[in-house]
Amino acid sequence: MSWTDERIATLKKMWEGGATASQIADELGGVSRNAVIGKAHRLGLKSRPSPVKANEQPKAAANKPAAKPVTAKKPAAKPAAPKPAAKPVASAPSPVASASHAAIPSQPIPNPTADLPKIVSVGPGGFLRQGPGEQQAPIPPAPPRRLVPAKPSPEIADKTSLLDLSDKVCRWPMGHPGEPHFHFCGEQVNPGYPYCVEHCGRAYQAQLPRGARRPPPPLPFGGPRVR
DNA sequence: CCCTGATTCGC
DNA sequence: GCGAATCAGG
Repeated sequence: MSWTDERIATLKKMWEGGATASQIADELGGVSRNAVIGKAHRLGLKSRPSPVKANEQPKAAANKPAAKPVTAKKPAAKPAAPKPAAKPVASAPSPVASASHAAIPSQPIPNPTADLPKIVSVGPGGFLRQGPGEQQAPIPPAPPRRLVPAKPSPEIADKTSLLDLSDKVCRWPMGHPGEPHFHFCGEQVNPGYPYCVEHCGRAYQAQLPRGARRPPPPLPFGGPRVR
Protein backbone atom coordinates (compact mmCIF):
# COMPACT_ATOMS: atom_id res chain seq x y z
CA MET A 1 0.00 0.00 0.00
CA SER A 2 1.16 3.48 -0.72
CA TRP A 3 0.25 6.81 0.69
CA THR A 4 -2.14 8.28 -1.77
CA ASP A 5 -3.52 11.74 -1.27
CA GLU A 6 -6.76 10.31 -0.05
CA ARG A 7 -5.15 8.02 2.43
CA ILE A 8 -3.07 10.88 3.73
CA ALA A 9 -6.17 13.00 4.02
CA THR A 10 -7.89 10.31 6.02
CA LEU A 11 -4.87 9.91 8.19
CA LYS A 12 -4.75 13.60 8.93
CA LYS A 13 -8.41 13.81 9.64
CA MET A 14 -8.49 10.93 12.01
CA TRP A 15 -5.24 11.88 13.70
CA GLU A 16 -6.40 15.39 14.33
CA GLY A 17 -9.77 14.04 15.32
CA GLY A 18 -8.15 12.11 18.10
CA ALA A 19 -8.27 8.62 16.72
CA THR A 20 -5.49 6.38 17.85
CA ALA A 21 -2.85 5.20 15.45
CA SER A 22 -4.24 1.70 15.64
CA GLN A 23 -7.71 2.83 14.74
CA ILE A 24 -6.38 4.80 11.85
CA ALA A 25 -4.25 1.92 10.72
CA ASP A 26 -7.00 -0.58 10.44
CA GLU A 27 -9.41 1.89 9.03
CA LEU A 28 -6.99 2.59 6.23
CA GLY A 29 -6.09 -1.03 5.96
CA GLY A 30 -2.88 -2.43 4.63
CA VAL A 31 -0.73 -0.47 7.00
CA SER A 32 0.52 -1.01 10.47
CA ARG A 33 0.08 1.20 13.44
CA ASN A 34 3.75 2.05 13.20
CA ALA A 35 3.38 3.04 9.60
CA VAL A 36 0.64 5.44 10.58
CA ILE A 37 2.68 6.99 13.33
CA GLY A 38 5.71 7.23 11.15
CA LYS A 39 3.73 8.87 8.42
CA ALA A 40 2.06 11.24 10.81
CA HIS A 41 5.41 12.41 12.00
CA ARG A 42 6.75 12.80 8.53
CA LEU A 43 3.72 14.89 7.73
CA GLY A 44 4.57 17.13 10.61
CA LEU A 45 1.55 16.10 12.62
CA LYS A 46 2.78 15.38 16.02
CA SER A 47 2.29 14.68 19.59
CA ARG A 48 -1.28 14.51 20.54
CA PRO A 49 -1.69 13.61 24.17
CA SER A 50 0.65 10.72 24.40
CA PRO A 51 0.66 8.44 27.37
CA VAL A 52 4.38 8.17 27.14
CA LYS A 53 5.05 11.84 26.98
CA ALA A 54 3.64 12.90 30.30
CA ASN A 55 7.07 13.98 31.36
CA GLU A 56 9.29 16.48 29.69
CA GLN A 57 12.14 18.54 30.88
CA PRO A 58 12.79 21.75 29.01
CA LYS A 59 16.53 21.42 28.94
CA ALA A 60 17.52 25.02 29.01
CA ALA A 61 20.66 26.14 27.32
CA ALA A 62 23.14 23.75 28.74
CA ASN A 63 23.57 20.07 28.79
CA LYS A 64 25.29 17.75 26.45
CA PRO A 65 23.38 16.24 23.60
CA ALA A 66 25.32 13.10 24.27
CA ALA A 67 24.30 10.57 26.83
CA LYS A 68 21.59 8.94 24.85
CA PRO A 69 20.44 6.20 27.13
CA VAL A 70 18.32 4.54 24.54
CA THR A 71 20.94 3.77 21.99
CA ALA A 72 23.06 2.13 24.57
CA LYS A 73 20.70 -0.80 24.48
CA LYS A 74 21.57 -1.87 20.99
CA PRO A 75 24.41 -4.25 20.23
CA ALA A 76 26.82 -1.39 20.56
CA ALA A 77 29.38 -0.60 17.90
CA LYS A 78 27.34 2.23 16.56
CA PRO A 79 29.42 5.38 16.35
CA ALA A 80 26.24 7.23 15.57
CA ALA A 81 26.94 10.78 14.65
CA PRO A 82 26.02 12.96 17.57
CA LYS A 83 22.60 14.33 17.01
CA PRO A 84 22.56 18.06 17.42
CA ALA A 85 20.31 19.44 20.01
CA ALA A 86 16.78 18.42 20.62
CA LYS A 87 14.20 20.76 19.33
CA PRO A 88 13.74 23.84 21.39
CA VAL A 89 10.06 23.34 22.07
CA ALA A 90 9.34 26.97 22.00
CA SER A 91 6.68 28.67 24.01
CA ALA A 92 5.80 28.93 27.60
CA PRO A 93 7.30 26.87 30.36
CA SER A 94 5.88 23.43 30.46
CA PRO A 95 2.56 23.26 32.21
CA VAL A 96 3.66 19.98 33.64
CA ALA A 97 3.84 20.54 37.30
CA SER A 98 5.81 17.47 38.04
CA ALA A 99 8.82 18.83 39.80
CA SER A 100 10.46 15.50 39.58
CA HIS A 101 13.98 15.64 40.83
CA ALA A 102 15.67 15.44 37.52
CA ALA A 103 19.35 15.87 37.28
CA ILE A 104 19.24 19.41 36.18
CA PRO A 105 21.20 21.55 38.54
CA SER A 106 21.36 25.23 38.31
CA GLN A 107 18.18 25.94 36.56
CA PRO A 108 15.47 27.25 38.78
CA ILE A 109 12.15 26.20 37.39
CA PRO A 110 9.89 29.16 36.97
CA ASN A 111 6.63 28.79 38.74
CA PRO A 112 4.52 26.96 36.22
CA THR A 113 1.27 27.84 37.82
CA ALA A 114 1.53 31.52 37.09
CA ASP A 115 -0.21 33.23 34.23
CA LEU A 116 -0.12 30.55 31.64
CA PRO A 117 -2.06 31.18 28.49
CA LYS A 118 -5.04 28.95 28.45
CA ILE A 119 -4.63 26.21 25.97
CA VAL A 120 -7.85 24.81 24.77
CA SER A 121 -8.10 22.18 22.12
CA VAL A 122 -11.00 20.45 20.59
CA GLY A 123 -11.44 16.77 20.97
CA PRO A 124 -13.50 14.30 19.03
CA GLY A 125 -17.12 15.17 18.99
CA GLY A 126 -16.25 18.75 19.62
CA PHE A 127 -15.78 18.68 23.35
CA LEU A 128 -13.27 21.10 24.76
CA ARG A 129 -10.24 19.76 26.47
CA GLN A 130 -9.57 21.46 29.73
CA GLY A 131 -6.31 22.09 31.35
CA PRO A 132 -5.72 21.07 34.93
CA GLY A 133 -7.24 23.41 37.41
CA GLU A 134 -9.80 24.54 34.96
CA GLN A 135 -12.59 22.41 36.20
CA GLN A 136 -15.72 24.38 36.33
CA ALA A 137 -18.93 22.47 36.47
CA PRO A 138 -18.86 21.20 40.01
CA ILE A 139 -20.87 18.12 40.53
CA PRO A 140 -23.42 16.50 38.32
CA PRO A 141 -26.58 16.61 40.40
CA ALA A 142 -27.28 12.98 39.64
CA PRO A 143 -31.01 13.15 39.58
CA PRO A 144 -32.71 10.10 41.00
CA ARG A 145 -33.73 7.99 38.11
CA ARG A 146 -34.66 4.45 37.63
CA LEU A 147 -31.85 2.64 35.88
CA VAL A 148 -32.76 1.31 32.53
CA PRO A 149 -30.88 -0.98 30.24
CA ALA A 150 -28.90 0.99 27.71
CA LYS A 151 -30.42 1.17 24.31
CA PRO A 152 -28.93 2.60 21.21
CA SER A 153 -30.23 6.06 20.68
CA PRO A 154 -33.12 6.10 18.26
CA GLU A 155 -31.13 8.03 15.72
CA ILE A 156 -28.61 5.32 15.22
CA ALA A 157 -30.81 2.39 16.04
CA ASP A 158 -31.16 1.42 12.44
CA LYS A 159 -27.79 2.63 11.31
CA THR A 160 -24.76 0.50 10.76
CA SER A 161 -22.34 0.99 13.59
CA LEU A 162 -18.75 -0.02 13.76
CA LEU A 163 -19.80 -3.17 15.50
CA ASP A 164 -22.15 -4.08 12.72
CA LEU A 165 -19.45 -4.20 10.13
CA SER A 166 -18.85 -7.49 8.45
CA ASP A 167 -17.64 -8.77 5.16
CA LYS A 168 -21.15 -8.50 3.85
CA VAL A 169 -21.95 -4.88 4.44
CA CYS A 170 -20.58 -1.74 2.93
CA ARG A 171 -18.02 -0.08 5.17
CA TRP A 172 -18.22 3.33 3.58
CA PRO A 173 -18.23 5.83 6.42
CA MET A 174 -21.14 8.23 6.58
CA GLY A 175 -20.53 11.43 8.42
CA HIS A 176 -17.60 12.02 10.71
CA PRO A 177 -16.16 9.74 13.35
CA GLY A 178 -16.81 10.93 16.82
CA GLU A 179 -19.99 12.64 15.92
CA PRO A 180 -23.32 11.40 17.17
CA HIS A 181 -24.74 10.19 13.91
CA PHE A 182 -21.61 8.69 12.47
CA HIS A 183 -22.28 5.32 10.93
CA PHE A 184 -21.43 3.16 7.99
CA CYS A 185 -23.28 2.64 4.75
CA GLY A 186 -24.33 -0.89 5.53
CA GLU A 187 -25.60 -1.82 2.09
CA GLN A 188 -24.88 -5.23 0.74
CA VAL A 189 -21.34 -5.26 -0.57
CA ASN A 190 -20.24 -5.57 -4.10
CA PRO A 191 -18.93 -9.12 -3.76
CA GLY A 192 -15.19 -9.12 -3.30
CA TYR A 193 -15.08 -5.49 -2.22
CA PRO A 194 -15.48 -3.78 1.12
CA TYR A 195 -18.09 -1.41 -0.26
CA CYS A 196 -21.44 -1.60 -1.94
CA VAL A 197 -21.66 -1.08 -5.66
CA GLU A 198 -22.33 2.59 -5.37
CA HIS A 199 -19.43 3.26 -3.05
CA CYS A 200 -17.11 1.04 -5.04
CA GLY A 201 -17.76 3.51 -7.77
CA ARG A 202 -16.47 6.21 -5.49
CA ALA A 203 -13.61 4.26 -4.04
CA TYR A 204 -12.19 2.83 -7.20
CA GLN A 205 -11.84 5.14 -10.11
CA ALA A 206 -9.92 4.87 -13.29
CA GLN A 207 -6.96 7.12 -13.53
CA LEU A 208 -7.70 9.87 -16.00
CA PRO A 209 -5.08 11.31 -18.29
CA ARG A 210 -3.22 14.23 -16.87
CA GLY A 211 -4.95 17.49 -17.46
CA ALA A 212 -8.33 15.85 -17.60
CA ARG A 213 -8.67 15.53 -13.85
CA ARG A 214 -11.96 16.43 -12.42
CA PRO A 215 -12.29 17.97 -9.00
CA PRO A 216 -11.77 15.55 -6.15
CA PRO A 217 -14.68 13.33 -5.26
CA PRO A 218 -16.04 13.28 -1.75
CA LEU A 219 -13.76 11.34 0.53
CA PRO A 220 -14.40 8.91 3.26
CA PHE A 221 -14.20 10.72 6.52
CA GLY A 222 -15.63 13.62 4.87
CA GLY A 223 -13.86 16.36 3.21
CA PRO A 224 -15.08 19.65 4.27
CA ARG A 225 -18.22 19.21 6.24
CA VAL A 226 -21.18 18.38 4.12
CA ARG A 227 -24.47 17.43 5.58
C1' DC B 1 0.30 -8.57 28.97
C1' DC B 2 -2.57 -5.20 26.89
C1' DC B 3 -2.51 -0.63 25.09
C1' DT B 4 -0.49 4.07 23.66
C1' DG B 5 2.84 7.31 20.85
C1' DA B 6 8.04 8.28 19.88
C1' DT B 7 12.28 7.21 17.89
C1' DT B 8 15.70 4.92 15.37
C1' DC B 9 17.61 3.15 11.37
C1' DG B 10 18.06 -0.20 7.43
C1' DC B 11 16.00 -0.34 3.35
C1' DG C 1 10.02 8.21 2.22
C1' DC C 2 8.74 4.05 4.40
C1' DG C 3 7.85 1.09 8.32
C1' DA C 4 9.62 -2.79 11.54
C1' DA C 5 11.85 -2.91 15.69
C1' DT C 6 12.38 -0.97 19.67
C1' DC C 7 11.67 2.06 23.54
C1' DA C 8 8.98 4.05 27.23
C1' DG C 9 4.90 5.04 29.83
C1' DG C 10 -0.17 3.88 31.32
